[in-house]
Amino acid sequence: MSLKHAILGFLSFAPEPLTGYDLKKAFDNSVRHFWPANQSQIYRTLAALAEDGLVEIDVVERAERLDMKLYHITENGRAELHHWLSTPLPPQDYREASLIQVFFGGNLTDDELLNVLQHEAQAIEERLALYAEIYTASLDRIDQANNPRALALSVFTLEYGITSDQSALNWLRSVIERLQTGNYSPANLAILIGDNHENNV
Amino acid sequence: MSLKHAILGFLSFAPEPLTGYDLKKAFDNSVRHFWPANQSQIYRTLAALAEDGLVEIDVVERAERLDMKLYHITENGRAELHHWLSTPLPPQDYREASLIQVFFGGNLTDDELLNVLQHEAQAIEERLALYAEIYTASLDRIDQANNPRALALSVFTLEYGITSDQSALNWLRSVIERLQTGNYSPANLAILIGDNHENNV
DNA sequence: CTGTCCATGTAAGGCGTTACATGATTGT
DNA sequence: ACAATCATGTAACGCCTTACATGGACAG
Repeated sequence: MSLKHAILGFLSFAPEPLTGYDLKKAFDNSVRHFWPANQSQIYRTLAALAEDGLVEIDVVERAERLDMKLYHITENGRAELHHWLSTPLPPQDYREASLIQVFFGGNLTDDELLNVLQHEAQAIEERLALYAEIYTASLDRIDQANNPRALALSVFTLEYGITSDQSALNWLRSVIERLQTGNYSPANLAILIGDNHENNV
Repeated sequence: MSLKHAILGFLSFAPEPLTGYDLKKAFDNSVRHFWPANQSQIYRTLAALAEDGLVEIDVVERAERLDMKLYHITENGRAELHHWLSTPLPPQDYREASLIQVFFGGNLTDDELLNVLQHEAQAIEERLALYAEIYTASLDRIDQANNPRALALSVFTLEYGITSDQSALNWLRSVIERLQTGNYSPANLAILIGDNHENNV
């Protein structure tokens, strides 16, 4: 389970023990673009990790309020994390609901389909602008980092988001253009992927 | 719920009513790369669609065996499908577990991380080779199709898979190279995305 | 004095997976 | 004779989401 290991990952780098609340912020500030996690899920997963002995809890009692729980990773937790990080994952399933709309687009007029695609393109453009901003800001911080390799690796995942969004956007624009010109011939279909499949095998 | 609408989509194009079994094959042969569905799920969703009046069932009784059920889409079902297809979707969550491995790669040696990344790259190369094969075969069939637009739209989704895999592969190769050279400087980080964020906004 | 932040959780439901179970027909 | 295909489903579990619920501290 990936969420477990992402939590262990954060705890492995944290100089101080973290609360569930801290972890929620850590997710939102760094890995949300490829692994969103919500609050309930984090608390339940922390409980499961504690039960497995992969994290330990220091309870801070607070009068009149719920106890505050500080989590730190154990040696077993580090071993489990290391094993998971260094083991290739089985193939994952991808789900991309907007492609269902394209696939069954025969039920729509050109205008209806174009409308959906243009909204999709706009959403990606906005996300891309945001990523680009975060990315340039991150580049500045790499110079002064005390562990440039670890920081660079985290920035790499943002690059992944940027390049995959760019590729999705190029694809969308080419679909939009082909719908507008009404040219669905095989020659035109082959344009986008460059007709160079062999180069990638 | 996307699965509901994918099923309605298949039924909307089918000249004859389909069984749950037929639908399972339809998924596996065409949309599995962006919306996999398993058998149990399809049967449960068909029951839910029937309860909502979006599909109707003809029961074929067969001695000694379970009844065979033939599903067809209703007018309400077509209306619901049309509405869903023509409405932009809210932003979807992406989950890409392998990026967790990169993000927390500070816990691994170069060799360990490279091993994981190379496995990942190989899996994508294999998938890409398969997609390319299916894609070229599809191009041949577009000429003779009686509805070239609808067929082209379905092929577009395969293009999406190909271009996004190509982009993921390029990214992986660049990460591998930067790990091997040990050069994580901002200048090198900016190479992959071409440093032209503004062009995409 | 209102809202946001800190910090915790529970409950219920939806979607998806895996495993189990049945039994005729068709192909090798 | 055996396996694959056709065709149906149930059971149980796992992960994630949404909504609900509490309550102090602090800032505007």
